[in-house]
Amino acid sequence: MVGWIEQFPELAALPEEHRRILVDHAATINLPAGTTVFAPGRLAESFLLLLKGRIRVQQTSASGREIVLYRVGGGETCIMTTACLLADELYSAEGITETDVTAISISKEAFDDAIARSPGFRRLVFSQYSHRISDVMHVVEEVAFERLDKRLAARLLELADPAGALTITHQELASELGTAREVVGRQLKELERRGWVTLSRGSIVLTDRDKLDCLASG
Amino acid sequence: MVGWIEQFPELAALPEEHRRILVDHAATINLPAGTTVFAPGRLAESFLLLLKGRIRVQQTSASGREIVLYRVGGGETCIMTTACLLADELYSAEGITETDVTAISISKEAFDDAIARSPGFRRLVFSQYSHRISDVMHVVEEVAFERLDKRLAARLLELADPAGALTITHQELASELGTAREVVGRQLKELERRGWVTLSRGSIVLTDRDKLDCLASG
DNA sequence: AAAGGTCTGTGACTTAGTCACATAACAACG
DNA sequence: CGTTGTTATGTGACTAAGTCACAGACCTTT
Repeated sequence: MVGWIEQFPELAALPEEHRRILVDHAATINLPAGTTVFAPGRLAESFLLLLKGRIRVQQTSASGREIVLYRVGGGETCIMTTACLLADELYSAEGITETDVTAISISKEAFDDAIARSPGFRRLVFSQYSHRISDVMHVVEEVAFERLDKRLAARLLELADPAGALTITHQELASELGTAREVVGRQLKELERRGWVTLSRGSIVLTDRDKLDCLASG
Repeated sequence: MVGWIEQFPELAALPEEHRRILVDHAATINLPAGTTVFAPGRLAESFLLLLKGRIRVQQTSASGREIVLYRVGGGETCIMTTACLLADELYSAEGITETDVTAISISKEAFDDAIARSPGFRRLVFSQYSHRISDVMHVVEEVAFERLDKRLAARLLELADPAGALTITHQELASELGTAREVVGRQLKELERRGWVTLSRGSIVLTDRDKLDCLASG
């Protein structure tokens, strides 16, 4: 647990004095996959620095449809908890661990102290905030203006492993994109018809990534 | 110009010492309606506190369609410039003054200093950040999950003056909602057919706000 | 009164989302 | 090994929304 700070280049570069504020008040926590990190109506109680694993931040509609807003990975901070922390606000989004997660938890007080004293830490936090707003704005752009086949192709490429395979259901893909399962099914059928993917129950293999890439960026 | 700080309850409540940091580095600026406050590719150079007027923050697609993300009004801060300021990041969104605007501009250095020294100022800034993320997430929710007639009704109520009138074109309404002019036109026709609005060139009068409200919140 | 701009209307068409099912693949059990 | 239940996927008919190519209508200016 010593040395976790090295995983955050911006933090590692801080002077010893400021690093100490963080290190002295840090607690390592482990969360199994599927844990709800934050949800509407729940107030956050600490600042989270992700060491390992991935958190998915998504929004759920009244009718039960979902859409993924962004993901937080290792070396990043979960700014939604930060936001709740600092503004005592509630959010409509929820955060769920997609994998087992190891994170550093820093108390509200130590966080506030670090913000006050360390310009470098401020930069880190604001930069992460900016990135997230940027991410969410990008989602708006996609949902409002992009065609579904393009968005689907992009998401498939994003989620596929190096071999081009992904283990995912149509429903899960629909939740990624904020659409309905049937729609994803039909789009996938069309991609299969063109020979760009191979479909089977619970998994998809990308067989022509160039073509998909072309669709995704065209 | 003395006493502008009174317009921001959170700032007015700060101890004299912290208020001085802001006041001593504040400059009043005036922007005519239609000014681009920030845009893709432009770096912000100062922190903005809006005294009077309104800024519209919107996103434009490659094909030229637009969608309004949120508005900044008097007593609020323009956090997009803040974000650019602190993270040296660029955004795809743009901010345009909808009315003549009077704002307080605070230099990057003074802003950073105030963040460092004043817990109250930190709270204000983070709270505004949180609100904006929340706003943008709400737009995602609307665009992805809500029906257009409902969104249109809500927007009409939002933009109408106390008498229920609004001066706006179909194209402008389409840009509010991120859709196409023809679509808005047809939706408005349907509302007119039901007797809930009266249409004329360049303006709309709401004739049954209860019904519209019912549609908007149903 | 003519000209030119802006705003609005329309029909035919494509794309996306909804609903109510049917079918298929898998897993677990006796 | 079949039976049963669960999860995943497929389908057709329908509604909602977006696109495209225009045609008018309204307003201002000269």
